[in-house]
Amino acid sequence: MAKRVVPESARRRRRPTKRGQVLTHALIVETALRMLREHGADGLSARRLGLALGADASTVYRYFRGMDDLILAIADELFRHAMEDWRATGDWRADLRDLGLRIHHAYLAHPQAAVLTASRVTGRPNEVAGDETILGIVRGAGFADADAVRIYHAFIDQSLAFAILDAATLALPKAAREADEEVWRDTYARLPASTHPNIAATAPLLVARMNDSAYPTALDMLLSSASAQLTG
Amino acid sequence: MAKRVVPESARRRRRPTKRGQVLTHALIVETALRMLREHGADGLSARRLGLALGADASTVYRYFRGMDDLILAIADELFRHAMEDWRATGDWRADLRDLGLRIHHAYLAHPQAAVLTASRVTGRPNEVAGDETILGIVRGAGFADADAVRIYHAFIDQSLAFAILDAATLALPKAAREADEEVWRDTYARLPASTHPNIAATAPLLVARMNDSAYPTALDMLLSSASAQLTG
DNA sequence: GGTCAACGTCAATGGTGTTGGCATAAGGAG
DNA sequence: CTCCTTATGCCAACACCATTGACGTTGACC
Repeated sequence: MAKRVVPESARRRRRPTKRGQVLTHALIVETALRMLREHGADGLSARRLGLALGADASTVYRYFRGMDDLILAIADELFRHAMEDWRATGDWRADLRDLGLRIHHAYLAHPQAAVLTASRVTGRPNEVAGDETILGIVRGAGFADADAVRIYHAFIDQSLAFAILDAATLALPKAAREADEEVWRDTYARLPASTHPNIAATAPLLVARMNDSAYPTALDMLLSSASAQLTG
Repeated sequence: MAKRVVPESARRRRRPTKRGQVLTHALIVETALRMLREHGADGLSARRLGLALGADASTVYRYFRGMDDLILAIADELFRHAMEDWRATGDWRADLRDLGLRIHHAYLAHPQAAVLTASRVTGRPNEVAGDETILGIVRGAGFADADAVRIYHAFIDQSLAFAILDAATLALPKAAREADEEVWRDTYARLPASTHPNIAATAPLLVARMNDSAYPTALDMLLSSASAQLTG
């Protein structure tokens, strides 16, 4: 029954210690993250998660109303990592840059998890709580209200979007990247020569793109454009 | 056996017409796209796909070596849609803007499919073929070689990253968005008041963020920053 | 006409998320 | 102390999933 929302009430009631309670939301999320890191995206399942916790698969459903709910919690945990112990310096541009790189870094630390959470990357509790921080920084920089909102919006979505994309690339097993290279050669061999005159020069770039993130570049471009708006 | 790579050889051999052949790679991809659009992300499975094709589930495996392979093909189909019939105008900034919006638009036309393909969004045949086009535009604008690569890289990855993120948001069922709103209220009610002094002003922005994409803004900021680099 | 490869089906395997029912034990109430 | 509520965990079961090996069929080519 969908009405079995045990975790909610458990969180609310806050019974002092419980008896020999073995599991916690935090412990489950943590274990799930470890499983993802160690056994890949397909390594996470209710059964295996239960086993790793020394419990039954169905036990997980006492804490999360479904796999979706668990993944949501994982996604928010990543964002919590990003914001942990962060302090503003007062320099809006440096602060935003730092925050952006933190978010990116936190997601890339758990690539498999990041990919899994791609479908629910916005609107989670910790992420929502972080929005005020970011908006505060942008507003504090002196942008007009409408501009502040636009810049905040572009900044946070760009950060999350790149985090997902780069995590996905990072999560690809080596075999898949090599398979891709084969596909590339195949593709180019099939296309008329006129459409790929620069293949010799382009190919290395494609490989480089798989290994380096464009996020720092894109982030700096966004910040410099914002800065120009402010001074201009 | 993994060596049963029938589709590859079938593509290569190019046997004239086949007999009463019912299925094609293109037809299967097209059907899969329709299923995703109509029945959501969970509506796609080998069984249902086979059924929709008037065939058996296992038949799909004659054409794609697995679900991964099919999803890869779907992802590339989206990119092919984006580039279809595109023509350069000679104005690099307008061309890039047009291409970026096309990519974004093509993915958002199939949100469920876009989310599904998040894990393999780079390195596909059509996408790789499009890279030369983009690089050509950037180089033609007069950027130094290193700058051209940086800008090409930032542009294409930003476009794809936003496409995925925005598709994911768009693919969320209404119920999930409302559930999120509840979570927001819950979160804010739990946090100390000092950390969310602006909730009244912030909340509408969060809702707006779920409904509008920041991609055009981010794209324009990237282009204006690039332009400044060129003239400065 | 004979051979072979492509196509499609059938049946089976080992996995998945999820749920209802049952047992257990802690905490509070009397 | 006993009773009762409630959280917790396990068991068994359901429906579904992707994938594969064996098997027939049918067309195309030599």
